[in-house]
Amino acid sequence: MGRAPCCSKVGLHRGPWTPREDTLLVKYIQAHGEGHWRSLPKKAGLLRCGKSCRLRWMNYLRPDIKRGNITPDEEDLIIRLHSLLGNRWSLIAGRLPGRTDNEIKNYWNTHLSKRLLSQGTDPNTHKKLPPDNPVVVLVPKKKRKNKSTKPTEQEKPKIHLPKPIRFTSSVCTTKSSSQGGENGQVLVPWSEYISDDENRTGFLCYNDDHDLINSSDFECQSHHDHDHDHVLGAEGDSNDSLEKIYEEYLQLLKTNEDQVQLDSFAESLLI
DNA sequence: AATTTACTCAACCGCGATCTG
DNA sequence: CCAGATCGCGGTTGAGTAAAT
Repeated sequence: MGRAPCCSKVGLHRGPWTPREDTLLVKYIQAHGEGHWRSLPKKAGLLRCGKSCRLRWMNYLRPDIKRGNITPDEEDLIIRLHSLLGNRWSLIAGRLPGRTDNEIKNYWNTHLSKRLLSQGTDPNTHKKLPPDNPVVVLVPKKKRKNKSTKPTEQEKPKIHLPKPIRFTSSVCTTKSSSQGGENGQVLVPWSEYISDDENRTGFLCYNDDHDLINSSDFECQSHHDHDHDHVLGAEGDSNDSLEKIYEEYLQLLKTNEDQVQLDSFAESLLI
């Protein structure tokens, strides 16, 4: 007996999102907030699966998404957090303000794992590979059929961790004083999408084709509405902050060695 | 210039966890 | 407690694009 699909897929749109769909989704969330993804598409007038809406919001439309290139400091932190946490992308993303788990996962698979391999380091274990026996582990492309038979499953018992807190950086300002983007880009104030109760001042940036574009020209700062934001400051001092995060984790791991204690380490991520 | 190959990343899929009645 | 609904995560795919031939 197979599990029923999350929604009827008859007549639903798939593939890349259009600007109109983005606008509908953002406006709906502006009015009603996140959540209730299953019923959201219908209420928002979208012919999309709820999962698709959630993914689009989480990975692309959220106001706190940082869309610039991953900095060397962020790369370094990703590598080090991966060595501690493994493929727990959402946990790793939770400590990189403005970055999504999908983005980090993609970046790892396309850049970082290859770089580690080229440096003679196993990207899975972060241990040095024997020089005379190089292992070629280039992102296996086989389909998952039966999870329980995965060899790594036995090596690494699954731990169910509390959800990480995402840093919000919803106070965004452009580097230029103008609201107009360059090269025909259009900056749409968040206030057109998001209610002002959070005092957002950022922009969505569209190009001539009404596609959202990378906003590497944006400076996004942590929003001071959470108790945890002291851990990370603005992006400007990201080097120190990222280093601080890693050191905190390292300290926790030094005092916690077995599995149960790893759980408390994970709990600490919620602080 | 045309074709092939390699790469990137947004989006999808399936599953386990959690929630709810 | 149970079963179904929903959520969230990690693995994977494939369309679009760049680089190589």
